[in-house]
Amino acid sequence: MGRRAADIVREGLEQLILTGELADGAHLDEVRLATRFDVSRTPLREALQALSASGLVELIPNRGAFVRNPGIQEMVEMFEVMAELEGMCGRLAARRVSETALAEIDGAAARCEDALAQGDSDEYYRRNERFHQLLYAASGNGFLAKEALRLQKRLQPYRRMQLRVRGRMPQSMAEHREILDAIRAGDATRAERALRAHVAVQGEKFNDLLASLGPVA
Amino acid sequence: MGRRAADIVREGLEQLILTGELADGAHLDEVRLATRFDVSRTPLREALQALSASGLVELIPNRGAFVRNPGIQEMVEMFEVMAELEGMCGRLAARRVSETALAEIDGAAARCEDALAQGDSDEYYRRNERFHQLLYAASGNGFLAKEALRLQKRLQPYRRMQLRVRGRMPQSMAEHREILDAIRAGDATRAERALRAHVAVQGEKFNDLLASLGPVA
DNA sequence: CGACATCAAATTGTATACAAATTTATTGAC
DNA sequence: GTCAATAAATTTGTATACAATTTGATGTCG
Repeated sequence: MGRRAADIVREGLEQLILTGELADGAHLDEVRLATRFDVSRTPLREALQALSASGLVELIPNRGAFVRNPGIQEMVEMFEVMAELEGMCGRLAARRVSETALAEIDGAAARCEDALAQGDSDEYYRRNERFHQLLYAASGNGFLAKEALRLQKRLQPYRRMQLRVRGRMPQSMAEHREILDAIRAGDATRAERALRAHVAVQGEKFNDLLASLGPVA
Repeated sequence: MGRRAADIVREGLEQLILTGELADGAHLDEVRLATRFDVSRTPLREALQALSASGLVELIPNRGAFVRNPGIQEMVEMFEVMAELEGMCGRLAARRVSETALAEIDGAAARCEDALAQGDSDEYYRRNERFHQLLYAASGNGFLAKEALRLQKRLQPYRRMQLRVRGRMPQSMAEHREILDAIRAGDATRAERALRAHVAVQGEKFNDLLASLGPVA
């Protein structure tokens, strides 16, 4: 995958930000971080620019890079947008999905069930992710698929927490079945509504989640 | 705005790609472009990374940058997504817009009318852009607003052509009034539908437009 | 003749050196 | 003591030099 120094640094910085070791608003000193990751400033700057594009860092000309860790407010906003995009994917997929793609999605859902049966939440998370990605592709809109994928990646760390909530995993699975049913039936409206709700619930319940976990890790 | 060499180069490359001087799929040689823009490879690479983030070039590790100019297919897909996002903005704005923001939007629409009355399509384009941006902000979802703005910028060159189509400008203005009415009335459904249609028509009519203009400039 | 290994040229990735800008410290006046 | 102006120091932006990877050619063997 990413054997370039810049990519390794990017992933490392991502971790440092998401774990809170680099607090929101913190100034990112290039030389300090470069020595920390044992690389020169060149790949480090490249990593900062990539993070700026993905929104985790704000880049101010001639002043440097600052951590921009979304608060609850922005996180809810992102889930709201994600719900809309995924709903759109469902709507389009219900109309356009091919027989073979539907079979693939069905298979992905089945693999989610397996993970659920085994109570393996990490594995469920990965297969759930795959399930959604297949839906993006099934929309038949390549640009939409890419945008949805981008947002999914961006929300990844927060989404992951969700499954730890009591009873969320079985509920998620039930929603998957409903989504799959709607698409198989070609019911665009139902598919859109089901997917939108499936995603939106994560944003809406986020406050509860945070309260039950204490301060963000 | 962008006094940094990297920004200047980015804008320059953007132009070269959109005008077709750098054809789709073309390999972008770093040293050649650097000498052309009379800068070193460092800011040039920075520009390439920025363009990669915005989607105009594809960056393949250890192989270089390649022009990725969207064909009609992808352009229609982008308009489809834009229509969804703007529709969402309208839906939310109808519910959440403040009195002062509504007044601002009203003012922007009025300035569009002025430009229309004077038949100044360039000015209309700019004021129309502003009108839409105010709608994004009025959604009350800052993340959505940023995403919509990003896509708007990305579609800018293609959108600009639209207004040259016969009769498009007055029709656009009429749609603005309908949108504004719906939001003022707090009718979320109508606002969403109006905005979605307003944007979607541009994507749908794109084939006609291209046919009437000949090959992409 | 074609497949494959090997080496040279070209191109990308990274490190370091230098220039420009910003921030901080210092000095002097009021 | 506060503020303004200025100079030193820190930090970002750019240029150049070097390393590593890829590409294409050449030659050898089957």
